Amino acid sequence: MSAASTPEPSRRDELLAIAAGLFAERGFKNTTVRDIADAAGILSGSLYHHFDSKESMVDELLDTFQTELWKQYDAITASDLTAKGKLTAIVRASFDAIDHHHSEVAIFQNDAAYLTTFERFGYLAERNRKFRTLWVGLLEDGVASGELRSDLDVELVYRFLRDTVWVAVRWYRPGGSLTPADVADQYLTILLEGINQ
Amino acid sequence: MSAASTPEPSRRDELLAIAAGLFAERGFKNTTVRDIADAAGILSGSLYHHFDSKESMVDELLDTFQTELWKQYDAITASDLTAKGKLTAIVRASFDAIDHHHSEVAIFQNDAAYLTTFERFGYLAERNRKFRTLWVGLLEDGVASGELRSDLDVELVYRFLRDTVWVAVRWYRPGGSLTPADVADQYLTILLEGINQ
DNA sequence: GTCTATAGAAGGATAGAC
DNA sequence: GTCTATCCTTCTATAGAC
Repeated sequence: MSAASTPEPSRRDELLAIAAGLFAERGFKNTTVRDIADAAGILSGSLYHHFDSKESMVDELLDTFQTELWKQYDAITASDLTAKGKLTAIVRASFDAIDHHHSEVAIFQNDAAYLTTFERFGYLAERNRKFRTLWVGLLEDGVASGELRSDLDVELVYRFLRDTVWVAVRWYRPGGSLTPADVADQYLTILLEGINQ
Repeated sequence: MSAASTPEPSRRDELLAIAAGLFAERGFKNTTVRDIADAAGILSGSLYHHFDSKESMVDELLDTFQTELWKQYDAITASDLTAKGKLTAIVRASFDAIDHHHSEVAIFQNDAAYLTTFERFGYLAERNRKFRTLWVGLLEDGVASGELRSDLDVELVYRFLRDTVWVAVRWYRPGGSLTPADVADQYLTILLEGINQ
């Protein structure tokens, strides 16, 4: 029986975490089932006792992560913050995700475009649409309320913001000197105020 | 004999362009030599009359592109613009590259991390270091001269800037309604002035 | 410059023993 | 839950004819 504070991860969870790290580091296609098995100290065939396929591993990783992330986004959306307040909160939540679910975010950043070409991963495209609707809506609300400047192309600002946040997974390392809050604050300062003196 | 205005591309160049498009679209690892041959209307074995290997194709693409890009960067560096002026010029040159060498930039964005693990592509890491030195130097000069604000982490601004520019290759489509100059101007406005009202 | 034919390696996945 | 053993597919690359 496992301690209440840190429930013992199942073997399945351990294997999934190992796969996540490798997928994030080398990419989905560049990681073989033999790589995963080696890292886990077992043989590749044994993986299939736990998972149907390599695809189902990455599927489970991305789906679980995205479901959790959207719980946070939905809570922020439903809050009574202003548009700018919500934008800020979502940026912070996203950097937290980069910190706490680094592998999943990296996989999403690097391999989503490829995975989306399979029907199985159709939910990724759907979530992207939802994400765009959320961001663009908040940006438009911010412009309408006078919080944000009105002379910029909202669609372009959206892409700028989205990419800027998620691409940070490429250099951010959990456990380093910068906390996700540090990074989020500096990014928000640049985004909101610019780097001009 | 070819017309002087548009020199006829060699068969080799045609094949390289086809490979570039596929690498950019699906990723290097997800593109097979059969895919390239199919797209060119020949059989995969025939590719090896023109190229040593699949790796040498992507190598030639990236090396040629980077050499050309750095000619522009070096010219900007050597100019008598202010630090901020140089930063602006480099951002514009980079968006031009996204426009004119879309495939190469996409390959670099998506596959460089993987390719760098081979000695053959060591020059990619070297160019990255050179790029960092250039950007960080300009940002520091801008702060020193009072053109740029001094309360931000220069290293972090550098990463922000670098990623923001290059990741645009994911959504920017050459020939669309936005010119590279349009995008560069809006990005520079956000970066320099922010989106606050 | 391309085709036929195929070698040789590496990959995902399975069946059944332990 | 893991191992042994192996199948089948896919992939890069080669040799020689046309």
